[in-house]
Amino acid sequence: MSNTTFNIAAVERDTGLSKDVLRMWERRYGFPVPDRDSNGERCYPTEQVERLRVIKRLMDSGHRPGKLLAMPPEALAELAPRRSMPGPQAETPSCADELESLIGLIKGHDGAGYQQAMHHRLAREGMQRFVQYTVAPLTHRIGESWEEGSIEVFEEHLFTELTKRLLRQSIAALPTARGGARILLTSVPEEQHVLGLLMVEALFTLEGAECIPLGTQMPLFEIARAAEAHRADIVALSFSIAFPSRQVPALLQQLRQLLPSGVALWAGGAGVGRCPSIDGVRLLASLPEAIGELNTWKATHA
Amino acid sequence: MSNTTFNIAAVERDTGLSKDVLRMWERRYGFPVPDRDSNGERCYPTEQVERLRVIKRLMDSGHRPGKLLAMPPEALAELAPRRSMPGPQAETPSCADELESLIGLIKGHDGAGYQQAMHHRLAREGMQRFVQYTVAPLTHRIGESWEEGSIEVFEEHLFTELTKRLLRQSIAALPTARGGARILLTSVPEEQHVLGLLMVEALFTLEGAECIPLGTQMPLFEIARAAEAHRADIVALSFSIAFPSRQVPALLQQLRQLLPSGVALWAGGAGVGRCPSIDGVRLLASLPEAIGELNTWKATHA
DNA sequence: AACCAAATTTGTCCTAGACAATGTGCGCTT
DNA sequence: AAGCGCACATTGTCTAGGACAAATTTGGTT
Repeated sequence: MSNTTFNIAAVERDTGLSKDVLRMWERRYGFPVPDRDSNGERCYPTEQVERLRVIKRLMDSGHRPGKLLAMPPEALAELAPRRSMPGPQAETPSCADELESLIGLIKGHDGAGYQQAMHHRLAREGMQRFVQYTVAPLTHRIGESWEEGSIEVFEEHLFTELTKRLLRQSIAALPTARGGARILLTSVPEEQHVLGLLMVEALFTLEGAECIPLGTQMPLFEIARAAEAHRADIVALSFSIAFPSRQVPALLQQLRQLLPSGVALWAGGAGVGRCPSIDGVRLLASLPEAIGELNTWKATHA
Repeated sequence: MSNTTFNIAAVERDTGLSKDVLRMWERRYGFPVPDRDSNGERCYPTEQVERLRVIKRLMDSGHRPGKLLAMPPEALAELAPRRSMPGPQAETPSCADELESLIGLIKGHDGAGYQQAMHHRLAREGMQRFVQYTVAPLTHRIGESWEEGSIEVFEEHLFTELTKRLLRQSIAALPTARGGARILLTSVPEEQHVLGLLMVEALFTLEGAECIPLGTQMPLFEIARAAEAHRADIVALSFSIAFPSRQVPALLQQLRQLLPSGVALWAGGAGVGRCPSIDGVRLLASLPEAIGELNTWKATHA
């Protein structure tokens, strides 16, 4: 009993592997090979779904599918905790040990402790430094931990949820200026990471801009209509490192054409790192650069 | 120039219509019929994507695809604003006019005004009544407006974003009890609506429970692991009205089997309205019912 | 008017082939 | 030995059309 099986849609949902990929792997590599129901449709047993999840995770850490799918299940487990190299960490202005202790709170599932520690840091550093020297490096480290496989999905969710709260709360506490640049903040469909948007929103608001936060995943058409309705001066998009980078240029180009030419289009986040420059689109590789760009804008529109 | 076209993946992203559906419609109804690139792949021109968006929207309001796809584009426009019936609105304890004025602020793109008005109401009504008599009916009305077609996507996004902020902010201000029920709050993959979760989180926290908010879209396995790691007493899931209701029973059954039997599983939201009852799963149709269930739990575990 | 059965509508799944984009590795040149 | 380019291997996504079950509408009967 309790012999649950998953249909192909459920497996797609739970693993993030598309139906096409699941069928292709079955054809090419001989795994997964699900049972079939009376109607000939695939019924994946729990073990196979679990193994697929491990494989997906290792792929996200850079392993090739071909190798992973040829491996016996036991060998996968050994690969799992690809240990963290010391690596370059001098770039994070906040002491790395302090970041690690924050991450430790998350991994210890101590949400209350994490919130308290973050509030403390915010009070100590002030908003701008807090965002740049605590939240941004911390988010980066969480991403690394994810790649290393040293953090669970639900731990990452807890981190994201609590950090979102903190940032939104802090933004709400800021005085809202009128008359500054009107900046529409959002992301394209498929891009659901919101932390980057909240970070720039905090910094832009500090600089006296009027931010219009529309959350994530706006269809391109809607972004254009929203820009018009809100009389935005600037549309700022965020792309996380997880976003398929080859799609970025096409998306930006399309949106640029949908937007009135008087509206500036800025794109930032780790996802635009290796993106060719596009006419009429400002690519912002870092938070300081974003602040700089806003100041340039203010100077030209004074 | 500016002759943008969308490949099938981009159309799926922007319209929410699956690739399978797009191809099937082309075969069956003769629309959309995209151009083809040199590789034989579909290139949808902007007009067709726009028409598809209108169609999708009308479908969400209850129209049948077959009729819509047979219609000329002009006829679609006439259908668009299916006017709001007076209907049953006595159930909303807050005066309907007041709700409409809040919605008016959103439709007027006055984010600041909306936030101010909501803060005012929160202060006047207190948290519990605010959630039950303002936020819940307001969310419901926004959903209706969406169906009527009287609200834009980006307006709905603005509403959601600002309301999320307000709720999170208010929850953070509540005293966090220790020793109450430990309730893990999340939603399944594909379900990204978070307002319902925030509403119950507010109410549960008021009742002295310790909530663990994990955001939305947790794979079922991860929910089970998170429940264990956080030693949760209760896992509470939210299903919005937009969630495909036929999938709900299977999902709940699967999750029930993955969870330890000592952990209670509650599911709420408009999405569980017409769901058959499942062994070991409590279906909560309304916010008051959720509070009642929590009190029952407290009584049995005292 | 209410109810059940038949017919239609509609989405999702199936197989299997093709190709482009990306990554890998080899050999050549400097 | 290091850098560059080309060929090859890998991998995901697209294509086509067929099949079927679930949901909904239609029509007939009580």
